[in-house]
Amino acid sequence: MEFDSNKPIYLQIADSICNRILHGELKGEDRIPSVREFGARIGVNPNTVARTYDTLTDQGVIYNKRGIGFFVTEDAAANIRREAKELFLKEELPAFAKKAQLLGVSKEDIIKQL
Amino acid sequence: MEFDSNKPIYLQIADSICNRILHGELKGEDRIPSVREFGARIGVNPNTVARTYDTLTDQGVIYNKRGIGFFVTEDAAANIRREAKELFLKEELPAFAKKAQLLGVSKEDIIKQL
Amino acid sequence: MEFDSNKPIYLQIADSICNRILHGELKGEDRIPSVREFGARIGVNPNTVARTYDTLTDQGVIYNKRGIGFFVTEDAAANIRREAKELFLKEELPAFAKKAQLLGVSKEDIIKQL
Amino acid sequence: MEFDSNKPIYLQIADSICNRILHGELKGEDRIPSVREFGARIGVNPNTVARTYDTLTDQGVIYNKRGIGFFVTEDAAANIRREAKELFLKEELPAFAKKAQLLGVSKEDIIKQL
DNA sequence: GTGGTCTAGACCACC
DNA sequence: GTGGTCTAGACCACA
Repeated sequence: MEFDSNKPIYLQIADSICNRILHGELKGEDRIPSVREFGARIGVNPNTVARTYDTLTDQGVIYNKRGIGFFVTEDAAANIRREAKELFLKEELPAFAKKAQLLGVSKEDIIKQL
Repeated sequence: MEFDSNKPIYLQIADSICNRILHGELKGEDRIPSVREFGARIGVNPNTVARTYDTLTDQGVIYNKRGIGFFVTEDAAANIRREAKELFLKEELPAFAKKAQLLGVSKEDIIKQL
Repeated sequence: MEFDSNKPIYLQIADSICNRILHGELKGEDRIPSVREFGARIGVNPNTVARTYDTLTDQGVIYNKRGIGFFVTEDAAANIRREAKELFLKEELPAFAKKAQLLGVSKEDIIKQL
Repeated sequence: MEFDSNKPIYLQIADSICNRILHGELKGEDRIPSVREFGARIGVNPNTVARTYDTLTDQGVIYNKRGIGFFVTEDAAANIRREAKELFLKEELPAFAKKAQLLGVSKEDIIKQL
């Protein structure tokens, strides 16, 4: 696994897991590797993987069976999309609006293409 | 000079030159280095730099004096902004619109933020 | 295919393609040969053909379907004529005017023949 | 000496002589080589050179001293320019006018640049 | 298979 | 010296 320098590694790991879910490589109730195993495999500290799993758990993408491991939730894909939508509304849309204004693109031009 | 892997080198060089123009480090009629000198300095093949200069010439950012070298045009900054706007309208806006639809973001939510 | 020495090969190839379009031998959405096939057929380097295709793409005469090949645009003929007119106004007209002045041909003599 | 295929060799030789006169390499009363010598030097049949000299004599660019050779006339440069002007009016101007009309360039656009 | 990019090195015309 | 063009061959992403 390779990492960009401009985004925390734990989020990049989360992205790759989400992508595998969206692509159907991981389905509901599939088990994902332990933090130690996953960390060793991709060469990062287990704590980093733990933070990834923590984040994904908060987003309802995976859940923990105590003493067993982490599993993909049944509605993981839906939750990922919901999360992406939030991000889109909070981050991308304002950035997009700012850039449009900076370049002098009118509202009308944008609305036309929606 | 460092290069990302996700964008052609010749365009990254073009970007860096455009940025120096937008920041006022390069002004109209300033000479920019020869393809050979620039290539040697940043460690890329002269042909790659030539491609950069060719692209910027097409965009009206620089022009060539035969046998002398390349020079920044008087209206370079304006042409850079015009080019950026075109790119935005042709590439980013459609991608944005597509993503918005995919995530189920309504037109109204977008229009509100413009 | 034969080449004059006074014009770059890649532009001569472009001209021949444009002519075939203007003569109706190539129509909108027709596929043109791959850079490798065309290069082999006419005996030039594929890179040279690629430059031709790049130029024609900039002029809106052909477009690329990724992984498939290049195709003639619907409005190729119109774009070719527009391009020819631009060239005429920017290059040939000034050269003509300069030569007329150099030879002492009066405006009136020219206007008479227009 | 090299020759294009699209123009008679004897005229190409004439052009080269005229150019040398216009550039001052040959002046009034300078002797030019005999048809045999010139033909041998540039690798063409003496008859071809003779035709060149015949043509240039008609145009008042050179003249013959019987038994001596050919010499540049005093007003050679002026005669070359007069000849060029005639050619311009008879050939280039009509071709130019035709092309302008073909491309839909208006008279006004042309007159502006004269 | 397709084109896109990059390198290395060559030759040319122009200044 | 300058850029412009062309070749040969390489590697890549995408389909």
